[in-house]
Amino acid sequence: MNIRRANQIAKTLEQSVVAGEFRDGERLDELKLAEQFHVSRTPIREALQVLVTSGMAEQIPRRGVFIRQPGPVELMEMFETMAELEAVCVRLAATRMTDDDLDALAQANERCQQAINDDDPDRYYAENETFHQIIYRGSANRFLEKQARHLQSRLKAYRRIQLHFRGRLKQSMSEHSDILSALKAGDADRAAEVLRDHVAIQGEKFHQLVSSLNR
Amino acid sequence: MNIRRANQIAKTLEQSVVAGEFRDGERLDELKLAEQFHVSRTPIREALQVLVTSGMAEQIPRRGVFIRQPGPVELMEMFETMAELEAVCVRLAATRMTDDDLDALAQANERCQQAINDDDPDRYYAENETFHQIIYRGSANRFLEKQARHLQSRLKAYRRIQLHFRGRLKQSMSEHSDILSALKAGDADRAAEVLRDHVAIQGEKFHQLVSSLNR
DNA sequence: GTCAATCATCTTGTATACAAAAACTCTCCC
DNA sequence: GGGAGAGTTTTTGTATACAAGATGATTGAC
Repeated sequence: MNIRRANQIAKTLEQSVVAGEFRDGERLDELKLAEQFHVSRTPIREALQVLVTSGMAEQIPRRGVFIRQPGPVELMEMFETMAELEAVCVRLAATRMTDDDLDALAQANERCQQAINDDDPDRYYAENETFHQIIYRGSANRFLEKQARHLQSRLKAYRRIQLHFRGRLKQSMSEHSDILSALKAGDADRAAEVLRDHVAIQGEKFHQLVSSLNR
Repeated sequence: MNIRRANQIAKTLEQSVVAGEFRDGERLDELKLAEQFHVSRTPIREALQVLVTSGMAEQIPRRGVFIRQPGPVELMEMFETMAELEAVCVRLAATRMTDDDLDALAQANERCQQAINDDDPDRYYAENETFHQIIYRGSANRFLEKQARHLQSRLKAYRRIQLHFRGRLKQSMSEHSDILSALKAGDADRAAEVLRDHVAIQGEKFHQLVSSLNR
């Protein structure tokens, strides 16, 4: 329990940031965090370096480390990048996935549908993540897969927002099925196109929400 | 000069890693580095965290931080990812670039050609980087641009290897011109295809080299 | 001679100490 | 009352100290 405390702290902090527990621009007080985690400032500072390097916080010399939550513009950019990354993954996956992979994908899709039937949004989101991760894995490119997973987790909190739009879930499921059938047919281009739009629409829904809130 | 020494150290170390000054698996000795940089272990350890987080090194608890140079497989994966990322950038750029951007791109291409004429490979590589960066920028997606630049710099050392192949430089230039003309014509698909192959071939050349060395 | 166990040494991880810069406060002046 | 400035308090950045795990060496048993 007392090995590499700093790493655990970094993970915990990352989760807190992703979960939106900090406001944009909020300063991370080393002393407070040290007290909170019952450690000295040293492991806290190492954890903060991790946050800064992974882009979740900004460091201003002699001033401190500040949380950097992406604004609407950056979020749109991140969603667009995610959409393109996923499109790349699925295009590669179309020619590289094994039959077992395809089965696993179909099963994940089934579980998504069941979660909707049971009206269990949390489970839906978990299974939805799995569905996409199977596609990343299907690209047979570990590096690409890692990048995709990283961005996926970074956008996790914002992806839930599409929940607020009536009918989106049903449409999302239908897109999943389209992707699956395109993959089964070996139609890389169609799979890529559907998946790209499937992800990009989340960014657009988010945009709609933000601009409706601003009005 | 004595503000945030740790950051400077991190940058220096990153450059050394990218430049291939460390072997794969080499342990980064905190004491030696501390002595080398004339600081205590504290800023060194913060710098090491940065290396670990950005994936250039691996940390094994209670053992130390070890350089992780990508092997042939991972390098191929990185080149493939880079190729796809660039293809995405140029496809977006095809509809988003301004005329000024296109001019800048044409100029960068000119400078590449001149560097070849002058038989100045270093300058060629610098200008080549600029050429690609203008395309990243042209995607009008700062987040994507950042990702692309990051991967570009990570692959920097390995990209030079294509130099060893006779005629590659000339072909590379011709591909640049193709991309440029496709962009001018607004042909996103062709630009994307040419650029993808343009980058992917570097990975393949690297692969050829490695397997020829293994024989 | 080989292997294992114990002991010494080295290295990491964390805590604490201290210097310097930034932020804050209080006073003084207008 | 408002603002400038000196002094105080915080807070960051680095150095040092110390505890505990990992490594290596020496010794002893077989």
